[in-house]
Amino acid sequence: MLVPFRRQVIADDLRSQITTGRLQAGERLPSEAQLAARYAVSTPTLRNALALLQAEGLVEKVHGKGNFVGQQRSRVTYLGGGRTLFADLADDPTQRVSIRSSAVQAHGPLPPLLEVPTDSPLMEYLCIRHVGGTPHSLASIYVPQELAPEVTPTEAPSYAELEGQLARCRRVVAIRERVSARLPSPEETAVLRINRSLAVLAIARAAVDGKGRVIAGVLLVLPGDRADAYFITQLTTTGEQTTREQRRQG
Amino acid sequence: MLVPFRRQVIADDLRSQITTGRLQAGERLPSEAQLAARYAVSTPTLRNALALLQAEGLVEKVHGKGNFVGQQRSRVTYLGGGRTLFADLADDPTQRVSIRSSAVQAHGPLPPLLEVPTDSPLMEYLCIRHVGGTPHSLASIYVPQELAPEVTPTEAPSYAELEGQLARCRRVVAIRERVSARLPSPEETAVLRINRSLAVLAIARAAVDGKGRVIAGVLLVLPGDRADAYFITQLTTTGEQTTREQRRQG
DNA sequence: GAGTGGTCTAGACCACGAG
DNA sequence: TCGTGGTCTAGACCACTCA
Repeated sequence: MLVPFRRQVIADDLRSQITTGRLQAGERLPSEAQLAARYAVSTPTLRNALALLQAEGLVEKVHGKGNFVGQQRSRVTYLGGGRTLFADLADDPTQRVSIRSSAVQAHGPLPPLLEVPTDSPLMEYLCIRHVGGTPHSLASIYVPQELAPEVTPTEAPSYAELEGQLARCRRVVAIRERVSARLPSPEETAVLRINRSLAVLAIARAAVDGKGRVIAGVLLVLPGDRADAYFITQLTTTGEQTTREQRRQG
Repeated sequence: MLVPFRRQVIADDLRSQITTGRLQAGERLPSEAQLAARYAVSTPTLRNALALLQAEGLVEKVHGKGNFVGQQRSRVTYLGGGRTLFADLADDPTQRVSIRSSAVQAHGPLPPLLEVPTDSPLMEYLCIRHVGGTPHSLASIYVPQELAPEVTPTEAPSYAELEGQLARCRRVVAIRERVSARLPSPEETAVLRINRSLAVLAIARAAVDGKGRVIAGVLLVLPGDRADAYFITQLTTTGEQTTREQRRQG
């Protein structure tokens, strides 16, 4: 960074105004044209500066309305290795999970995740988590139809009912989770109403039963400005093999 | 996505050329000016298209040389919950880890991670993992000086020596890891030679001893196009409390 | 319809890499 | 020196929101 990029200078200035409280949470920023004039830069440069802040969750852009200081979103923590996807759901009455179910065929990342052949029949449950009325994160649950025929209702269940059905149909003895960082797909930007420059945490999660079969797979998408994942591992040594125990946070 | 953005159309076309093999791995793309002329768009629009592909790891930009088809970087898997940071280091002779040590004071995310007061003295070990001669990922190891006085050599140790010193000085019984997705800082883009639009996986890792003290903290930065994190959890139920065992991948 | 952000243009100038 | 990518300009046009 030999050159002090204008967008960085502008972003630093606006960031300090936000963190020091001179710009209150939820407050609307001046229009991009006004800000561009104030900093004596072109609109693309100012927009690049705002994109930096938006990627940090400090600024939220609303098409046709303006730029707003981020609502200091309470970060939601996804607890890894658990039996449930939304461990903290019951704590907050403003949260709800909408579900849309459909029959699909295994494609893309699903065959290796579920260890099923390509195009094998699956039930898909597209879960959208809402916090305070706005979309928060996505979870696509996939269940092989031959492994869980009882989890194929014609009516979409509530999320709690779906969790119960999944828990009953077979015993989960292991969870495998692959975590990666990427930018959202255009569909994810539309559904989650996030900017394409906001990194997301993508978690591919497989629940394994006692026979080593994957009985359910989940593709989680957590926007990086409002969620992270937490893993706790208890270590114990038993000879050559390393065994780990993990205890739920108190 | 009502409008088929030109950058998306261009990115889709180039992506298909890469995935179908018409553009070979490592091959140099035509210059941005040539590509802009071919697709009849302006240079910023073409660069936006390339940025999409770069964020997917399909294209690598080299200042002054050109754009190249991604070397199909073998994704490195960070194994969560382990005693070592680089579990797969010994497998690949082209990999090495450079270390630069210095004494610092706890700041930023370090006090809550290490559970120490702000400005308390720490030893910092800035580890840069190289694969095939190019930077791959970052790991900043922090050790409270009063908890590990023996880990303060004047000479920077090798990474293996550092691991050994950390393992000897106190017994680690638990690992806590917080995983988040974000865009890289300007410093990280410079050190890792990545584009600012490439999402990174940021892992804050704390190693806890038998008395609940954090004896070492690590801030990991893994570029999203070449690394992800993997967690395996074995589940066993013991009454009300949920206990999990985790076993190393075979 | 007025104001806003979203996308794109057709250049300019600078920094980097190789000959 | 030359070609390359990196940054930025000063607009244009469209889509969205709200009065």
